[in-house]
This record gives sequence, structure tokens and C-alpha cells, in this order.
Amino acid sequence: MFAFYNSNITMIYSSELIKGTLKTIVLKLLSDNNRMYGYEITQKVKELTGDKIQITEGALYPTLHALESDGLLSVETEFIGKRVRKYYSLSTSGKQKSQEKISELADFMNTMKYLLDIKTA
Amino acid sequence: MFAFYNSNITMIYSSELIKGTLKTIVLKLLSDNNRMYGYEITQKVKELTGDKIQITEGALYPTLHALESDGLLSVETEFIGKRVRKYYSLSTSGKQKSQEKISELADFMNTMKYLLDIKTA
DNA sequence: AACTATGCATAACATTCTTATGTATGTTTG
DNA sequence: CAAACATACATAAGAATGTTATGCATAGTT
Repeated sequence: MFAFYNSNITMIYSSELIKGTLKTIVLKLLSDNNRMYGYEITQKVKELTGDKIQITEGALYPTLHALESDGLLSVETEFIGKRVRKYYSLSTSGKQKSQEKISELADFMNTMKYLLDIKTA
Repeated sequence: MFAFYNSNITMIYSSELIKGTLKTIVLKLLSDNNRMYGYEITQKVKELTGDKIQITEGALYPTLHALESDGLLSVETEFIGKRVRKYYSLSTSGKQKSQEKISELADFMNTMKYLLDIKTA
């Protein structure tokens, strides 16, 4: 057996950290890319994070559906050969929401950075 | 009615962001402070974050119990007058775990900062 | 006397993931 | 050319981890 199985050579973040950030990540990517489909989003995140963040399909697709039913995304279904592909893009309210969520997360991270760095002794 | 009800004058982060960071926050505070009790932790976090992060008791106490049963924390019960107070401090493995979780979160935040800032167009 | 703060605890519920499973097409490789 | 891998969607059961509500009790403030 290999002892490297759970090593940090490629550190994948413990899943709980991703929680709560997924919607923001999706909205951010869509605000930069006009339109994307689900599988593309998973690959883009992997690529941009050097495999550190891997979005599972079980998490992504329900999230996309939720964002859509909240009116933040619009969808266009296309066929590549016989295979379906669903392109998502931000609606007007989605663009606004996107900015809000990005700001909030950026602010939160500053706060967390402060919390982690300070010595409170 | 007041329109300021949900305003951002004092922006409290949407709760989903806190998820997954609570254990790390607790471990960090304990690594800086030798020993602390639950209520003190909630107040310290409020103070350090300018009320932006408010840890609820319903989240904190179960978390402290979980960290304790994982052997990361040890407890000393004291009485202030007639009122009980439970002081928590890091065990040896808790100190190690604390460092790991802090590193992971710091790394995660760098990754997220990159993800949020970059333009992928 | 009433209200607020300190200090613990737990239970019902909600949210949001993971893991597993399902279906189907397209591409690469031994 | 068969098997394996990659692309592409979807959903359901279960786990994890919060919120909200409630409960109890003591201490301080108005």
C-alpha cells in the first residue's frame, strides 16, 4: 500500500471549507465568462486551483438549478452531436447578486485573515 | 417600518460562510489564549470581528463537545460564585491539529482570493 | 420589579454538502 | 475492437454543521 494516499502533495481542502462558497464561485466564473456549462465549471475550478478545489457534480447541478429557479441564471440547451449541454449565464439580477456575493466573500476573507493572524494574548 | 432592517451598516456575514470555519476559529483562539470558556469565545470573536461574526451558542457548545471528544481539548470546570464555567485548553494533539487547520484555512483563503480576483475571460 | 447579561445545554429543523447511482455519448489505447 | 476513460447531464440517501427556539440558573443594572 502507498503511504501517499492521503498526503498533502496535492492538498485537497477538507470539504467543509467549500461549504457556503460554491454559489459565489459559480457566480464569479459566470460573471467573467459570459456563459458556461456545468462540466466546464468543474474543470475550470480544478484548473484555476491546481486541483485543490474539486466541485462534485452532486453539489454543482443542484446549485445551478437553485440559482436558476432564483432567477439569477438563464439557460440555453444545446446539442454537441447527440450530447446535451446546458449553457448558463447571469441574468440582470444575477449580475447584481454576483457582485454582492463576491464582495461579501472578499470581506469575510479579510476578516478571517485578521482572525487567524492576530495574537490575542 | 424601517428599511434599514437588513441593511449593511453592520454587515453580518451570511451564515453559510461561517460553516466549516468554526472549529478552526475555536482552535486558533485557544492556541493564542491558553484557556478560554465558551461564552468568552463568543464575545472574543464578536469583539475581534467588529460584530461581523457572531457565533451562536447552538453552534459553539456542540462544537466544543465534539473537539473534546476527539481529544483535542481538555476541560476544567470552575465555579464563579455559584455559576459554572468550563475552561477549555488545547491538548498536545489539539495543538498540532490547530496548526494544521490554520494552515489549511490560510491556504484555502489564498486560493479563494485568487479565484475571486482573476479574470478568466 | 423588570430587564439585561452571563453561562451552560439540547432538540427540531434547514441547508448544503458527499457518496452512490443512473443514463448516455464520445474518444483513446492496449 | 473491447475496455477504459472522458464528457455531460441528473437525482436520492445520508452526513455534517449550522440556525432557531427553548430551557435552566445566577448576577448585575435601571
